[in-house]
Amino acid sequence: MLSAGRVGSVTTTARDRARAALTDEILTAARVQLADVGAAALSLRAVARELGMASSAVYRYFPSRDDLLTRLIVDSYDDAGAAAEAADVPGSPTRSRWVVVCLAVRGWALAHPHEYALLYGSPVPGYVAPTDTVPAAARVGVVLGRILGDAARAGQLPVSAGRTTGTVSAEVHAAVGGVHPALDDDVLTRALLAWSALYGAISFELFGHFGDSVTDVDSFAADAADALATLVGLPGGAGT
Amino acid sequence: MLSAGRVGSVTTTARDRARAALTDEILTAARVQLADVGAAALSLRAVARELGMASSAVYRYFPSRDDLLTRLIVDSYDDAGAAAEAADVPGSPTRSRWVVVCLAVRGWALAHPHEYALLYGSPVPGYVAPTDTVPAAARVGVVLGRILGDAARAGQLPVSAGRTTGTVSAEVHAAVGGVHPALDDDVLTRALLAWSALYGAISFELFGHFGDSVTDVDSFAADAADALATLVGLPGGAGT
DNA sequence: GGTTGTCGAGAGCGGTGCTCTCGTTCGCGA
DNA sequence: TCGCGAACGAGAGCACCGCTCTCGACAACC
Repeated sequence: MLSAGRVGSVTTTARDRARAALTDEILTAARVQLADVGAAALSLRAVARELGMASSAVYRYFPSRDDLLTRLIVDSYDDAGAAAEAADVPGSPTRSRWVVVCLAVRGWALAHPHEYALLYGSPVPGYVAPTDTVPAAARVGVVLGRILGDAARAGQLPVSAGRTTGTVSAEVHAAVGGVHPALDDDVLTRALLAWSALYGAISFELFGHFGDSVTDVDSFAADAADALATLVGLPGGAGT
Repeated sequence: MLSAGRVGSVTTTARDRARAALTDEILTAARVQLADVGAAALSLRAVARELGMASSAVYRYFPSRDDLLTRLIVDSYDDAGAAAEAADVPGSPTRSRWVVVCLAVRGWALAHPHEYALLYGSPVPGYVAPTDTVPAAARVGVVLGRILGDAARAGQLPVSAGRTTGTVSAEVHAAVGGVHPALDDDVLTRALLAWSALYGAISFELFGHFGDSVTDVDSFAADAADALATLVGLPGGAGT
C-alpha cells in the first residue's frame, strides 16, 4: 500500500488504477459470495452479476474460476495466519501461548467456516495448489513452531534421546529456530502431529463429526488445546 | 441378502428384481466415477451415460444427486468402519490394537482418497447429513472406544482424578463400555481429541498440507498413531 | 381383459464455466 | 498530434450440469 505514483519509471496509468480497483471489487464480491454460499457454489457469473458486468469481462482479470479461488485461498491463509500471529504473546509462558494460539485459530475457523472449509476441506477437484500459497499456508505452523522453539531454548523441554528418525525435513527444524538438544525428531514429529490434530479437532467441530459426543464445545476446545500442549511437551500441564 | 421368493406375501416380482439390479448398477457406476473424478465432479448425467440410459431415468431410482451422494457416503462409512473392525485384534495388547486400527483407517483413506474426502472433507454445499448416516459414521470411533474401554477394565489406565467436566456426553461413556474409575471426563476428552486428531493427520497427509515437512509419511503415521496412544493413556509407550 | 402404476426416453428450463468475436477506448511511441 | 496496438466490456454461443414435465410402452394386479 505504498503511495507511489511520483516515481516516473513505474507510473500507474489510469487504466492500471482502474484495473486494480476492479480486481479488488471482484475479489470483495467473491469473498462475500464465498462467505455466503461456500466455495463449491461460488459462481463467477454471480460475482459478475453483482458488479453489473458481463461474465466474460471477469475473465479479463482472472483467467479462470480456479484462479479466483486461488487468490481467495491465499488471502484466507493470510487472514488465518495473521489471527494466529496476533494472538501470540511472546513474553508469556509457552503453554499459555500455545493454547491461546490454538484457540485463536479455532476462533478464526468458527468466524469463517466457508473459508476454513476452502483451506482445509476437500481439495478442489482438478485444483493443485500453486507454490505461492505455501508461505501463506505455513504462517500458523510457523507461529506454533516458534513457540516450541522458544520453549526449547528456555530449557522448558526435556532434553530427549536425540533420535534422528528422518521423518521430518530440515524446514521443520528451521521453523523451530534451528537445531537444539531438546528438539529431536521425536519432538518434531509430535509437533507436526499436534499441528494437524488441531485442524482435525476444528474440522470435526465445524463439520459436525462429533455429533452429540461433545456437549460443551468451548471447554472441549480449551481442554484439547491444553492436551496438545502436553503432547508436544510444553511444561505446566495438569498432568505434571 | 435372504434368498426370498418362496414366501408368497413378499413376492419379488421381476420388476422388483430389475429395479434392485439397476439400483446396484447405478451405485457401482457412481462409485467408479467418485473414485475417478471425486464427489464435486460426480455427475448424474455421466452415470446415466455410462449405463446407456437417459439422465431422467436415473431419477426413478434416486430422487436427487444428493440422495445418491448420501448413499455413497453411508457405504463409504461402512467400508471404512469395516476396515477398522477387521484390523482390531481384541486379544492383543491395547496399545498395539490402537496403533493397528489407526493405521488401518489411514490405509483405507490412502486407498480411497475421494471417498475419504467425501466423508471428512468439506461438506457438500447444501447438503445436511441425514440421521441414518450416524451409525455408520460412528463405527471407527466405536472400535477405538472399545479398545480404550478394554484397557480401562484391564487396569491398564491410571485411575484418574475422576473429574466431571461435562464436556462429553453419555453416549461417549457408552462407547467405551460403561462407567469406570479410569474413564473420567479427562480421559474421554483426550480420547475424542485423539479420534479427531487421527483424521487431522490423515487429512493433512492426503490433502498435502504437510508439504515437504514430512519426508517419510509411513513412519510418521506409525509414530503419530503411537503418540496418540500415549495421549489417551495406553501403556507401553516409548516414553513410559 | 381392463385398469393402474411404473418405466425409460425425450424435450426443455435455468444455471454453470469458458471461448470467440465485435466495436470501443485508452496509452504509448513516432 | 496523430496513429497504432493493446486492453476493454458486451454479447452470442458451446457444452455441460441438476432437475421437471410429458408421453408412449409395458408389467402387475383386480
